[in-house]
Amino acid sequence: MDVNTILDSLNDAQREAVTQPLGSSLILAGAGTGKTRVLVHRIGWLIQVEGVSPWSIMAVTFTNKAAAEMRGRIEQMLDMPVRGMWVGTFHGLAHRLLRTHWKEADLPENFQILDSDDQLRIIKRLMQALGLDETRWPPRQAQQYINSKKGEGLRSSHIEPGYDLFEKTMYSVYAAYEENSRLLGVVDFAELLLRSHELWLKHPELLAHYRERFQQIMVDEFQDTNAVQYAWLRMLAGDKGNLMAVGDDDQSIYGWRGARIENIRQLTCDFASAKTIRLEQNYRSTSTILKASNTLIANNPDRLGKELWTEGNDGERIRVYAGFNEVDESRFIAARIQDAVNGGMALSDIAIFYRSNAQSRVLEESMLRSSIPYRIYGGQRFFERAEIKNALAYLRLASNQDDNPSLERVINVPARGVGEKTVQQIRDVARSGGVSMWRAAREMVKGKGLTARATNAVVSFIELIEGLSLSSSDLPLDELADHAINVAGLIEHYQKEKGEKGHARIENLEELVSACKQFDPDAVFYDKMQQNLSPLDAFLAHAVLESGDAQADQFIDSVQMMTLHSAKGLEFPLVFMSGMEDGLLPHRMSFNDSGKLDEERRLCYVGMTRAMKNLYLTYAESRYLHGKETRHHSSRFLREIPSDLMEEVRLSATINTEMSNASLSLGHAEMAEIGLSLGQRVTHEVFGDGTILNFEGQGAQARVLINFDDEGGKWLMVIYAKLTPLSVNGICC
DNA sequence: AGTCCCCCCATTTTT
DNA sequence: TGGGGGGACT
Repeated sequence: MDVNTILDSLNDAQREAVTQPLGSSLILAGAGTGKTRVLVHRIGWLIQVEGVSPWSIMAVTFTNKAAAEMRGRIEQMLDMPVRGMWVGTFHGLAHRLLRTHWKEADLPENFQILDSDDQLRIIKRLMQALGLDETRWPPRQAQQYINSKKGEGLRSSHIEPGYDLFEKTMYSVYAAYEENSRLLGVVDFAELLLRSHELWLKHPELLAHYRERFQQIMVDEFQDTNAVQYAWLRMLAGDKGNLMAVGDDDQSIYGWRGARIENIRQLTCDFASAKTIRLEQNYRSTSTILKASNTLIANNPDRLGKELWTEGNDGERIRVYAGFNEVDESRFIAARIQDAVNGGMALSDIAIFYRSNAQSRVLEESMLRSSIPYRIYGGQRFFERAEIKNALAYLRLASNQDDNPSLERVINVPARGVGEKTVQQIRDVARSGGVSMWRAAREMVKGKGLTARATNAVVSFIELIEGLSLSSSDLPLDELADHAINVAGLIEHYQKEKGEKGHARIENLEELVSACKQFDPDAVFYDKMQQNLSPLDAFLAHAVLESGDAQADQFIDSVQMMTLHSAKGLEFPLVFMSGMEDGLLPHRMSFNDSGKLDEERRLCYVGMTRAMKNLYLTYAESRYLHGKETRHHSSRFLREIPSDLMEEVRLSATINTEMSNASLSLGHAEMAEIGLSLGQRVTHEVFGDGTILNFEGQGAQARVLINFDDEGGKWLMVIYAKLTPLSVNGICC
């Protein structure tokens, strides 16, 4: 491949980023400006022109999806597989380091990785053991505390709790948790990063080795890095290393989970020679959408500054719709989707965004009612399903019997007569002896601590696990999984479950076996450094680190529904942002903190910049929230968008609660003629009382949408419906 | 051991 | 309004 192939398709700024001399750089890449392309082409440039070996390149991302995409595009461009290059997530690469240097990292060779669910279970148990009241000290809070401390690079030994009761309590949980993790030989997600950072800190010779090797480091979504991730990168790059950080401060929406937008500025201090290059030419959206987004985000303070532009045309104005309530809003969206489909658009080109998951239900109902296929992002993932986690727990125990969370999960699944009382006894013995539950159980069945019945049950479990452990060394992975599922009795267990559910679970278990069959450890670890890791351990790590796709009928053409957070990185020709209300976006939890409000604004910006051609911003004047009718104002962000870029699609009913009998504002002559108005209460002979939500057509064709209290929404022809207006008072309650 | 009921809670999520 | 979790009851 020649140089022209690398450079031809690039604009000036992209080309500058790709061809810059070796050194560090900060690429401020706005939404839709081709940042992945720059990363990929830069790697091509390094290899083809600078003569850099793929061996000395590392590319880091946050998600497995991004890593896979990057690897795929690199291989496509170079037209060859790139073994030796490290392309992966922060967690994946850290994991790889720890597997290679488990001894130096002070970990057991077959350490297991905890997912957040396992972690929470452990924390719960520990807090019970510490005698902490769960209602006063929610385990989730402790989990968050621990993870955020680890994300800041802090061990419990670094923390000086002081006299604050909260700090003191959390500190004690953290300390107990660290001790427990060490005892069990388990490592959580945050630990992977912190531990591998410490590995380099404590072993300068290893650091020197990796510095020597990884001369070229590329990072994607740099604005999402937390303190440890940044320290890790900085340490690896050293003073001489070459770090290319690609990010966008305006798309930093993960501050709440430890991402430090400040790292971007820090980078320009720490790497003084780093050149900053801005990618501002957008290839995605219309000029109208970009102008609106630019104006909105300009309200944020302390930006590094960036303005998106396009060579494309203005396109259509952004449409704003004020729904009477959330049902009206969702019907409006469904109707516009139907229009778009009638106009020939594919459903998969359409997306609906919302701030919080709870908003999806009403939208779903409208899609169902209109028979519009949809897909919701972020459902349960394959490796997180209960039956899969149970099967994996058996496999994990086959590898490491000290894995308490796995033992707790399946010691009585399927039921084999080990009740909660017995489990609690095992827990107590384990805790007082400072050993794992497995060891405690083994001791206990030898002594007389348990009833005969319990002893038998526990013994059969122990024998089961020991048998699996033996098989694990001679059976191939898929046969081992199949064997484990059968011997453990999981198939019979789920056969008993009535209905479709048990059947689906068994199918999933079968899918697990075939996943084992297809699993190639080399695909996880691209070079052969990991030979000490058994296929089983490699698979178990793979299952935790890459928990798989949320189930998806990805092949069915469907509307894409997702939260604003999960929309980042995607693009759609037609986008609806629903719930544009003060209280939802910005979320009310952010009201009293300007930093959080800025992040909400960035969230809004991220959503808007997903739209390629058409963007609808919709809100509801009234919506049910937590079982109560809530009135919101339209989002303040709507007012930050220049009004000439927007058009209101239909006038909304403004309900004036103070003037109960005043007519509601209409804006439609036809309606006024008939004497009806939006939001008005009416009575129908057959359907009873209801509220007018919408109307269309005129004269003899005029129809109104009425939400009847008992019958739900119906479109009725005005001339036949014989509607009797009621007092407006009814609405205000 | 499994089911039912009541109470509490309610932003965003990847690894 | 609805889901999840914990406790109590069968």
